[in-house]
Amino acid sequence: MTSTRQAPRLLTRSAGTPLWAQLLADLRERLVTGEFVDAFPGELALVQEYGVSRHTVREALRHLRTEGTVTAARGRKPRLGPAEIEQPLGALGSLFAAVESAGIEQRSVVRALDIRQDGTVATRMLLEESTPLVYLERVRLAGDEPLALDRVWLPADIARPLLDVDFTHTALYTELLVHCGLRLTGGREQVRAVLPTRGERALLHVPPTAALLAVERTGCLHGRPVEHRHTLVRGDRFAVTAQYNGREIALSAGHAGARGPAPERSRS
Amino acid sequence: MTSTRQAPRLLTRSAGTPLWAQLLADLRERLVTGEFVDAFPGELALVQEYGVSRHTVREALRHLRTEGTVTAARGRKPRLGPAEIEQPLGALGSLFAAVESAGIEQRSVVRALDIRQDGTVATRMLLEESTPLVYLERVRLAGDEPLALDRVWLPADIARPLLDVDFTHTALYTELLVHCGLRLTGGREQVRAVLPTRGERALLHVPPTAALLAVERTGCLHGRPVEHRHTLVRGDRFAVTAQYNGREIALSAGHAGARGPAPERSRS
DNA sequence: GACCGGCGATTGTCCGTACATTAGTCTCGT
DNA sequence: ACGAGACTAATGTACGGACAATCGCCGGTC
Repeated sequence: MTSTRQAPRLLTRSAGTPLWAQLLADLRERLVTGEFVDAFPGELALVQEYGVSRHTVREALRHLRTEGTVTAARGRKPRLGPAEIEQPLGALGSLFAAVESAGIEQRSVVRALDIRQDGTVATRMLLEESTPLVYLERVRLAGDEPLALDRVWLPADIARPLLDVDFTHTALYTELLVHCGLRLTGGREQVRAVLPTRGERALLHVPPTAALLAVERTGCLHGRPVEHRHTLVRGDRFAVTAQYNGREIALSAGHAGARGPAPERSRS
Repeated sequence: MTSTRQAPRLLTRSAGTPLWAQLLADLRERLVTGEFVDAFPGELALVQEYGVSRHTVREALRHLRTEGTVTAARGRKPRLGPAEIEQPLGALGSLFAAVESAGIEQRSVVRALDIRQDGTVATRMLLEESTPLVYLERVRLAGDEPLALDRVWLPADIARPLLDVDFTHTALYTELLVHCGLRLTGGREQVRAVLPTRGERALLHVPPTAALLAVERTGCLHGRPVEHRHTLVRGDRFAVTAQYNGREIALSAGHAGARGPAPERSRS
């Protein structure tokens, strides 16, 4: 008992479950305890601590690493959390990314940027009804055509710096990162079909016979909701697409068939 | 040159890329050639063929296995394709699954089941315009309420057995598996917002002020399109939801807010 | 012909070792 | 004080061996 701990932690060598699985389970337990919040042990440390070979340790760690629970790389100390924090896009983000990559200039008309209270929205973000919220309302233009009506609420205590930002040309997520140090880690999106109100029809320049896609999005930071968004997209020009191979799903968004809803619809 | 081939296939031992990556790339090439359609080599065979250790082979195979490209298990010979063929659900499948799991009885009214030609649909399935297609049109009911109008096209050469099936209570995928031995392995779904035509309004019992979700789906079997589906869902009662954590996306579908589109919409 | 057992093939698990590569740190010299 | 370089620590890559568990097949027996 010279240095660390060398009592082999509870690994039953002749149980039905493989050693690496027991090790993985034990690490999971210790993870939720918060034992590793500031330092995750390296492979060799685990080898000594559990008395198994590095191969076994790596087999267990492989799961945690592909999961994104811990991160490893040559030379670096192991850390918690995924290596590259990818901004979750969802249908909404990929829609604007698609417009961007098509070479179309994007612009926004800011219709409101202030602090409000909204019980309904606050409730959906699991906040007190009276919580002050930063409210941003924009009409997003692709080229000259209105593309979407975008409304965002964020808790004022973290998003207050955004009040001074000019949102006509920048994306919210960029500003959120720059001014508030926030980077969303997850979220939830719900897509519905709705009819525009008269005011929305005017804002989006849509004919009265058009349907809209209503995307309601809640962005989360480590599970805590920090953004609620309600976006109306011209459903006649854009669509949400999901592509899957039985194992993975990829969301994207882009032009809906430009030739109208669908040729075969006229038949019934 | 006694048995198999023992010329070490082109693995540059001092290239920048790891050995297992080269091996993986080479296997991928040989896979698309169709070389392994009826037999994928075992680990030891690859060890001999490429002249690397089993560890390296396993590292390369690990990717193909987690991908689902090949399947391995103790005792069994390695095979192509994923171990358990999961029926890809997408928004559509999960919608009906959600209704089912809510304990609501599902029923369908079959409006058409025959063989047709449709150039537009055939083109989208990458088939000849004149290809005969099995056509199935149903109104799907959840309880007593119409839920969706569902139109499916399948190539007649593989789907002809379906002409004798009674589709009022069974799911298409079940029958496709039972009668045709087909199980979809991937697909693509596109969701748009549309307005119903008068006929569709009557079929679905929707008020003239409602918008619909138009889901267009192409189901694939090993990359080849074998199903084209066009479904109109009452958008006032159901929505598509995507939940993601930056790494994985989960699609689901269910009731849209029953209290109307969204409370905050009335404000603008 | 049907059932049962043995046997080989194949992958899963586990151990050991060695060296390469990289990031961060620490020291040393200027 | 500051920069360059050496050093350490950590993972990545790659090799080797051994045994266990399982499936499928073949054959023998009843």
